Amino acid sequence: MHRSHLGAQKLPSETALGDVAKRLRGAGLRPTRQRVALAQLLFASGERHVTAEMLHEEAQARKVPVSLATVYNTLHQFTGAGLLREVAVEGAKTYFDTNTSNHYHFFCEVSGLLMDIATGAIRIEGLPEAPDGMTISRVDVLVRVVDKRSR
Amino acid sequence: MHRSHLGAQKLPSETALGDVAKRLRGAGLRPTRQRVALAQLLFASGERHVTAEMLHEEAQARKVPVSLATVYNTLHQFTGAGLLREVAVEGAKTYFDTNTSNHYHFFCEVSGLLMDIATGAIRIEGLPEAPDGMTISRVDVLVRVVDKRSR
DNA sequence: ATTTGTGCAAATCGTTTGCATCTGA
DNA sequence: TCAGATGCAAACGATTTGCACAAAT
Repeated sequence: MHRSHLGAQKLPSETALGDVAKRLRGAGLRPTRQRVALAQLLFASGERHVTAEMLHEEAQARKVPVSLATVYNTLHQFTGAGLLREVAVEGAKTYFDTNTSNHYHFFCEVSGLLMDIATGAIRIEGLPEAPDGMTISRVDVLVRVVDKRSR
Repeated sequence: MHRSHLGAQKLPSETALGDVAKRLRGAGLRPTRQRVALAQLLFASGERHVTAEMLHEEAQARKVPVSLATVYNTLHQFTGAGLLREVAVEGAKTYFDTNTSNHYHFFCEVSGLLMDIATGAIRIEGLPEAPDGMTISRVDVLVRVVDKRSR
């Protein structure tokens, strides 16, 4: 009953610290304190959709000392390494998605909540050719939803 | 051959000034100088996709005195009145589309150019139900394209 | 005359950057 | 050791806002 040596922040479901470190190294990123801590927050539980600010606050709440600037840097580094995917929603805020596979989203315009749509649920027919000397790099589908009472 | 009374800015293809005024009034907006001028720039020729900055520069070039703040205000008022539609692309910039009907877009990640996709070209199959007490307000499809050489 | 719109400049918001300091291999 | 990371605060770009002035009905 005395597992104090495991550290207070460790949750049962979390990826072991060593695994995270390995994963970061594999991506060519040094497993520093803050990167490991952020990676744990991001990848510990299922799919997540976070903004830099959200992740920063979460880190603070867990007593992980990390600056907002570093959160931004880290999110972009993870994205570059293929661990995250950016989701363009609107306005200024940028969302990062831990699900890097091809999939689409629900976006609640009221709460700002972003949710994955089950992969394969949507199929797109009649996709036109890309103009002139261009190729399609990605197709984004955003299904905007609102409270039934609104609008 | 002397149609000087029509004013120097009038182009053959432009909507007559009076029509614009009527249209604005119909939308519950006072047809002020700058609103009429901006409306002419926006609706004179086919489909347009502009940012506030683009429209502001265009106005300046045509010697229409209007401040950037007013361009922002006007774009939002027009949007609220259903004359324009906002297109969420990414990053900071907000695009406004003169085509308010249901349709999708190509977006060139290199040039930042936005293009309409012919209405009806794309069909979406298997759209899932909106979560809990929500309704779908709109479905956005953005087909991102890049130069064939890139990536 | 009243109401509404406009311009300007300052304020805000999310994000990025420069640079001195720290840290991991 | 020493390249690479981090923190801080200042810089930034897009957008919004407060308020005195101007224009539309």
